[in-house]
Amino acid sequence: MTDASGPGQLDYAQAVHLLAQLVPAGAVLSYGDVAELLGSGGPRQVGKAMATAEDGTPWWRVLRADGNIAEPLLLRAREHWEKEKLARPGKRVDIKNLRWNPTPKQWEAIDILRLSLGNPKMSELDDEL
DNA sequence: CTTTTGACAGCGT
DNA sequence: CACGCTGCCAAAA
Repeated sequence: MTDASGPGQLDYAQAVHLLAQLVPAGAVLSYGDVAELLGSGGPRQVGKAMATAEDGTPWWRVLRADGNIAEPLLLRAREHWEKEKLARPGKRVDIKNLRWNPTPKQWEAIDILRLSLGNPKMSELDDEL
């Protein structure tokens, strides 16, 4: 694919996957956080996107705001959580303390993602005016 | 066009 | 701390 240096028009789902891949081991984000970082959509949209994540995407680092995750995934997620010291066996993730805190450098990357996503369409703005 | 459905969030009980 | 209800957003039926 001709992805490359230039922010082509990025699909929402792709943006979500890419952002998820930026999250370092030992840190987590909630679905709502992802939506906010991307500046578009909502938690449910993110969830939908994550459902189509391919291998290589650390889906266990994106969870619900309460520090848990949808039941079908819980078992597998817990193994990763233990391995990354995100939660003690059988417990949920303390998202309050383990929430990803991006460095300025990482914020840059996030910004790029947001920009390549929301190709400024004035239509909405127009609507409000 | 209305209704249903999701890997959700927040608040009240 | 566990449950249940309501609110949200976009896509699919």
